[in-house]
Amino acid sequence: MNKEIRTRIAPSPTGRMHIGTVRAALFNYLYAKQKQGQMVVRIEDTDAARDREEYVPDLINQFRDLGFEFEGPYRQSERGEIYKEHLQIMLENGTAYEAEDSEHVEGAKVIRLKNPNKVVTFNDMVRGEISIDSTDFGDFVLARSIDNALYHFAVVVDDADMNISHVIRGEDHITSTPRQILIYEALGKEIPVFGHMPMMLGEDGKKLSKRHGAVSVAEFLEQGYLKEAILNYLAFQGWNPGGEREIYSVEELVDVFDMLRVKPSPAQFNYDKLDDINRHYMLELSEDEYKSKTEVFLSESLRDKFGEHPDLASRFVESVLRDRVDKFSDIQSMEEAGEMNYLFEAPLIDQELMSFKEESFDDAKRLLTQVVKKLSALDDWKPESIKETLWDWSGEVGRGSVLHPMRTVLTGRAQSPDPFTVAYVLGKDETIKRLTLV
RNA sequence: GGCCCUAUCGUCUAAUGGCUAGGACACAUGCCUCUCACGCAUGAAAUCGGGGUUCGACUCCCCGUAGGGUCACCA
Repeated sequence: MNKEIRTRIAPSPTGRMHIGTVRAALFNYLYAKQKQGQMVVRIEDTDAARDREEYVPDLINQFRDLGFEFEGPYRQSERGEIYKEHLQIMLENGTAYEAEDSEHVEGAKVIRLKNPNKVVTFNDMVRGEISIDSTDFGDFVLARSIDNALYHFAVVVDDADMNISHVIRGEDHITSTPRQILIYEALGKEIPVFGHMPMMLGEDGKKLSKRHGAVSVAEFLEQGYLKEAILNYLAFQGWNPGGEREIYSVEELVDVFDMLRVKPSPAQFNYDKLDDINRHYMLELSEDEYKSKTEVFLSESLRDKFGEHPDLASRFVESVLRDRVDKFSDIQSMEEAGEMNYLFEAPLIDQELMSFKEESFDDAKRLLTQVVKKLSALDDWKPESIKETLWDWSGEVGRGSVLHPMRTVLTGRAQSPDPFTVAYVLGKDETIKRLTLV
C-alpha cells in the first residue's frame, strides 16, 4: 500500500512572509494535494533572539488568504518536551553526548552528535544523487541544553513525528541535508524523500532583497497584484508543465504539477513578466470587482468624486483603465501624473496645445463648432457611435485637425485616450459644454 | 578557501541522442491612429569554453570557466 504523502512548509517568524516562502509553500501544496496528501504548516520559532511573535499571525493568515489548505499550524516553541525525549534517546543510545559549552560557562553542557564520519548519499527529487562527506561538519551541536534544541534537531524530530514523507525546500538546505539524515539514522526514524528547489534570485541575479522591489507577499498585494497572478507566476519560476500554455489556476496546477520537472538551476525574478500575468488576471475581473479595487488606490478626494459620479466612474474604469493598467498601483501613478485631472474638471484652454501641427487656433475653433453641431444631434452616446458620427467627415477636412483639438480641449493633455472614448466617459452634456467653451 | 549545486535568446523556459533549437516577457519595426495605451503582424536575439563517447550531441562523460549555496551553541 502507498504511504500517505505529507509535505510541510516551515517558516520562521523573522519578518513578513517572503515571496520565496510562498513559492516553497505552493510547491509543497501542489505536490501534496495532487497525491491526495496533506501539507502541514509549522512555525519554526526556536530562536528567541530573532523571532517576533507579531509575525506569526501574518504568516498563518497569509497562507489562508492565498488559499492553501493545511494541517496545523504547529509551533516548535511548544514542542520542547518532544525534543527533550528524543535528545534523551540519543544520549542513551550513544549517538549523542554532552560536552563543554564553548563559552565555558560553569556547569553548562551542550549536546553534540557523535558523527559517524561517513559519506551520506541521498536521492534528490530534482537533482538526483547527491553525496556529501559528513566529516566536513564534525560533531555539530544538536541542543544548547536538554531543554533547548537547535534547528537541525528540531526539524528532524518534527518531520519524523509529523510523518513528513517529502521534504521540499530551497536549495540552500542541500548541504544541511546530510546532517539531518544522520539524526534520522541516530533516532532510527525513516528518512523522507528530499527535493531541493532552485533559488529565486533578484533581477540582477543576486539574492532577492529589498532593493529589487517588493519581497514580501504583503508588499505585492499592497501594490495591487492579484494573488492568482502571484501564484501562477511563482509556479513557473523553476518549473513548467512542458507545453506553451502559461496561465494556470491553482486548481489546474494541482493536476499538472510534476516535481520531476522542477529545474535545478536558479531563476531570476522578472517583474515585467509578473505584470503581464497580472494584467491577464485583472482582465478577468468583473466590472464591480475591478472598480472597487481601483477605488482603493485612489486619493481620498478622487474616491469621493467616483462615489458622486458612479456612472462616469464605471465608464472610465471599463473603457480607459482596463487597457492601461498592469497592476492596481498603476492607477495611483496615473492619478499622480495628472492623467485623471480632466474627469471632473474642465481643463484650461491652451491654444498652443490645441493647435494641430501648424494650424491656427481659429481653424480649430471653427472645426470644433461643427463637432458640437454634429454631436448635439447624436442620441446614442457610445464610443463607436461618436466615432461613426465624426469619422468620415473628419477624414475629409483633415482628421488630425479635428481630433487633436477636440481631444486636447476635453483632456488638456498632449497624450490621452482617443477623443471618442473621452467624450463617452465624460458624457454628452459635459462634452458639449467643454467644446462650446472654446 | 573546503564541500555541494548549477549553466539554452537580456529574462522565464521548451526540445529527456535525431527538425531551419520552439514559446512567453522585455526590445525593435510596421499596421491600427490626431496622441498615448490596447490589439495585430513582423523582426532581432541563445545551446559558456575545450576535450571525449556516438553514425549523430543542447541532451551522456571529463576538464576548465562563471554564477550560486553552505561551512553557527541562526533558521
